[in-house]
Amino acid sequence: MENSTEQVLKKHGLKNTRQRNVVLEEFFKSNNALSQPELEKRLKGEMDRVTLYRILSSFEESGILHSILDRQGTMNYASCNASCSAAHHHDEHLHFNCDNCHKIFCLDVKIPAVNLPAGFQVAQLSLTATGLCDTCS
Amino acid sequence: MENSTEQVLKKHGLKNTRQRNVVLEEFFKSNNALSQPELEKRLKGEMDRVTLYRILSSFEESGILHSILDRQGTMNYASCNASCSAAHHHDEHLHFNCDNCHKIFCLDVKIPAVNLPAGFQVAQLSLTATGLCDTCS
DNA sequence: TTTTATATGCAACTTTGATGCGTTATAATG
DNA sequence: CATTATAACGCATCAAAGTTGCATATAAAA
Repeated sequence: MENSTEQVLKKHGLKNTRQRNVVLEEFFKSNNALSQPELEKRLKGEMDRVTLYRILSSFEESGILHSILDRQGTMNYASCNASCSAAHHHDEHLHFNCDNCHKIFCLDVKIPAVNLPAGFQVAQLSLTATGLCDTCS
Repeated sequence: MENSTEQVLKKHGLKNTRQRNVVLEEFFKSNNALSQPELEKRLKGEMDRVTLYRILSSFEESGILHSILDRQGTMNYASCNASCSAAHHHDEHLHFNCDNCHKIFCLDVKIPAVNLPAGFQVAQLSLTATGLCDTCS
């Protein structure tokens, strides 16, 4: 009998390894984005540091996770919604950085359209807010 | 007779040093944001790497520059407009990252207001676009 | 069960950034 | 103009984040 992390890997055509399942578990357990340093801390002993980096980028490429850079410049990862694919990430929602607990939340807020000066062609828009999250405020 | 970089330093209460004038020159010559690595390359030989870091943060603190993190996670700096101060940066405009030349432009586009879920208090909003700039498109 | 391709672990390296400390230079004062 | 206190600078050192090459281990297919 297969558990859900194995199903996700299979669905995205990724080999079913112990390390990948362990990483995926962490995202299933969490309701907010996880930073690379936080993941590294949690998974110390479970796998090599390099393996974690490689798993995170392969998950991003195959549309399991999307990456978010917080304002300190550290990489964070969050689960993609069902419509994400390798070709295109649908992460055009607002990313909220809490100034207190430093967690990052993907909020279901559409990014409004903007008018750019002539000659500028927009490929992607990203909107980030800082402040206090619902538990910290 | 004083040149303009010296005037800027004086206005912001910073000591008038050769190194600070050299850094400020670079921003006067450029019409887009400059990344830390780019600055380091241009000023190699002019000053120590650490000095550049310290100058950039002191310029940011005193409201001469504001910092922008690009999507690769590298720090970029751009001139502030006149209303910036140590206490508060008025950099609530759109930052445009060109996918081709990788330059960053501060565009005069106001960030539209958004409705957040209950409990989330916004302190700052930042809007970033990627795509092709006016010279690359 | 064997084979083959992929994933992992390890070592080494690069880049970005920070810190402590002795030395130099600015700018205020006599 | 000379003196001096303070702030800035340069150098050495260190840490964190991320990358690369290669040998070994392990899924999954034959």
